[in-house]
Order: sequence, then C-alpha cells, then structure tokens
Amino acid sequence: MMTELENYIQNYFGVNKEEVTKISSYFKLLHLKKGEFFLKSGRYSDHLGFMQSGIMREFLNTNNKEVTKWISTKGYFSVDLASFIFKQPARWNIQALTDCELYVINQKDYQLIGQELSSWAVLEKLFLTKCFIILEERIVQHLSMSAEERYNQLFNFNPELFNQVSLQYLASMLGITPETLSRIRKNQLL
Amino acid sequence: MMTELENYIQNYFGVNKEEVTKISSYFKLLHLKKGEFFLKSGRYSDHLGFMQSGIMREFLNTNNKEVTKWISTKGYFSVDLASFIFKQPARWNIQALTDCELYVINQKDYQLIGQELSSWAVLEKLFLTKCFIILEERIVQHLSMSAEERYNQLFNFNPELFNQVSLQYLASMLGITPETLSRIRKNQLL
DNA sequence: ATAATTTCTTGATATTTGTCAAGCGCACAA
DNA sequence: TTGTGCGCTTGACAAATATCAAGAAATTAT
Repeated sequence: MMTELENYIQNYFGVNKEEVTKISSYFKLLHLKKGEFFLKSGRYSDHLGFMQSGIMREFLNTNNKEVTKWISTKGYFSVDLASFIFKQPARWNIQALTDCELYVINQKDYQLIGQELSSWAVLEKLFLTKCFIILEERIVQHLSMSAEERYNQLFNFNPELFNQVSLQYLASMLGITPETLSRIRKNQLL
Repeated sequence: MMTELENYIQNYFGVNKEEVTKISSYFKLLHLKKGEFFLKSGRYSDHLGFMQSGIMREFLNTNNKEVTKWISTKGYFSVDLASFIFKQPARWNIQALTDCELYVINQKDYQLIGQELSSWAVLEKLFLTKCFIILEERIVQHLSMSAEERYNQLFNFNPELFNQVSLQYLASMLGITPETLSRIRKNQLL
C-alpha cells in the first residue's frame, strides 16, 4: 500500500514508481502526540515534514496576538521554508493539534536527494512554486474579499476542517475574531 | 559597469563573477513604453523579467474590481510564476507605469541555464523561496495588522513609491479604498 | 459523575473601513 | 487661455468588523 507521500509525489509531480520509491525512502515516519511541537519559533527548521495523518497548526506570536497562518492536514508539507532553505532561526511554531504521523527528511538527506536524483531539481521547483501559488491566492482573497467570502471559500474548500479544528484557530487563519466567525456561521444557516 | 541584474545575482545569491556573467548573458534587454503590457492575463507568461529601471504594476480583474497585487521597481523580478512554471494561462496583467528597462529571458533559455549551469538549481531554489517569503510576510500583515499599520509598513519600506505611483494603485495593493488611504495619510500628518 | 476549564455564542457598543457624492487641483489638449 | 478629464480629498452616512462582558455549551480533569 502506498503512503500519502508516495501518492502525492506520483500524482502531483507525475513521477514514475521507481523514482517515487527512491524519494520516499529518504523520509522517515515520525509520530507526534497531540500538543507536541514539530517546530518552535527561534529554533532551526532542519526537518521537512509531510503529513500522513492528523492535524497541525502553524502560528506565531506578534504584539500579544497569536496569528495562525495555516492548518495542515493529510497531504500537506510542513516546514518553516525561510528557515529550512536559508538556515535562519524559525519564525513559526508548528504544533500538533491531534496525534500526527509525518514523513520527515532532514536537511542533510534533503541535500543528498538533490545530488542523487537528477530529476529532483524539477520537483523542488514545482513544490516551491505550488507553495507560492497557495499564498498568492490568499493574498488575492485578502485584497478583494470580505470576511464572509473568505469563510465561504475556506469552508467549501475543506468543510471537515470546521469539525476538527478549534474555531478560534480558523478565525485567526481567516484574519478575523472568533466572535465574527461565530456570527458569520450563524448567518450562513438562515 | 554592472547591471542591476548582475548586482542582484552576485549580492543576493553570492555567486562568483564568472557565473554571474554567464547567467546574465542569457538575458536580453527589453524596453517598455509607459502603458505597455509586459504580460496580459490569459496569455502565457513565457518570459521572466528583471527590472533594471522604471515601474510596473501587476494586477487582475475580479468581480468588477481591479486588484493590484504588486508594484515592481528596480531589482524585482516580474513574471506570472504559476504560468511560467506550470505553463498555464496567466492570471496577472503586468503593465508599465513608466518607461521601463527589463532584462528578460524566455522559457527555452531558462531551461538551458539549468542544463548548462550546475549551480542553477540552487539559485532557482533561493529565488523561489524569496518570492514565497515576501508573500508570507504580506499574509502575516493581513492577519495581524490594521490598514494604517500596513500603510506605515509599506511607507517605511519604500517611501519614494508614494511619489511615483498613483495612490489608487497603492491603496489596492494594501487592500483598502483610495478614500481610506487618503484619510490614513491625512492622519499621519497630525 | 461532577467539577473545572476552555471554547463558543450572543448582545451591546465602539471602531474601522467602505460607499456615495461633491468639490478641488493639476495636467494636458484644443 | 480655457476647458476637460482624471485623480485626490473631504464630508455624511452605511456597513463590516472588533471589543468587552456575560452566559451557554463543550471538553477535560478529578
């Protein structure tokens, strides 16, 4: 049976089975208990994670406010990209909201893949571009949509999230207060 | 004398002179008159541009609203990344607000660089990551800052912009109306 | 099961931001 | 010069969202 990671690489990047196996062999399975941190702000993000199961939250603290940037579920990569690539101290906290299974690769092995797999540069490019596009889409949403529209967008994209994750975190990720989210949701019922 | 592009590659990516010259030889200088489009939404973004001089605006139209994503000046790359990398129709319009000088490279030559320069994969990774980080920072701003705070951030980062670019575009880029920007600026004087 | 704690909802109110309409000022053209 | 148009500002008002406080609901711990 294939892991989520293998599925992802094969489907998203269109890589053949052999290479998929090769790539995924560099990753190791990591279990995180609910509440544990995959990364703490200020540390170095020296592992790239890919989520097999569970839910994680990426957030930071800034002028007394906690900002949730993203909720990751099955099929997402999890890393502080700036820290991982540029070897700076991490800005983000990444915490498990439930027990999680992650496939992780460390910096060193990540470098190794690049040396051993000629096709890796292309995959890496696609991966980074995808990360960029996701953020770009969110910027557009903030520049052109109301809180309610952003909520609908997120809800339609991933309704289950709202049963699995504390609403305060989703509110923060949408850039609104929990009270406003509560009222928007009430509105949607009418 | 070095071009902005060569400066950028050398300083930002820490590449030696020889490689810098090699890389920049793939780029060709392109002149754009004020008002001309470097890219139109729906077309394919088959050129990556690097700005030597002038100002360009990246925007799209969505439900009767024009959204300005970014104003590019000297030292910025200009491209619809999703279109350039994934070969999709472009989402963004890129238009010259003033006469512009761009160093451009087409898809084919871009591929070639990768094949001829072993170090290219690393540079590409850094480039894409930088693009990502810029957007990530903007997301954080929208999740945690008021319109006025975002204005101050942008103004402190690049005050000249407000003398060179129509305020309505800067308002759009900040995610606010021109009226609100006008009032914020009035406030700042007191 | 019960108590304790946290999260969610609701109401009242304040603040921020948007909308619409009018007027001002500057640039450019006839 | 004198319009003409466009972008910017201002005012009055409306809508969206935040804040604060209280209570209800859900979750967690004892």
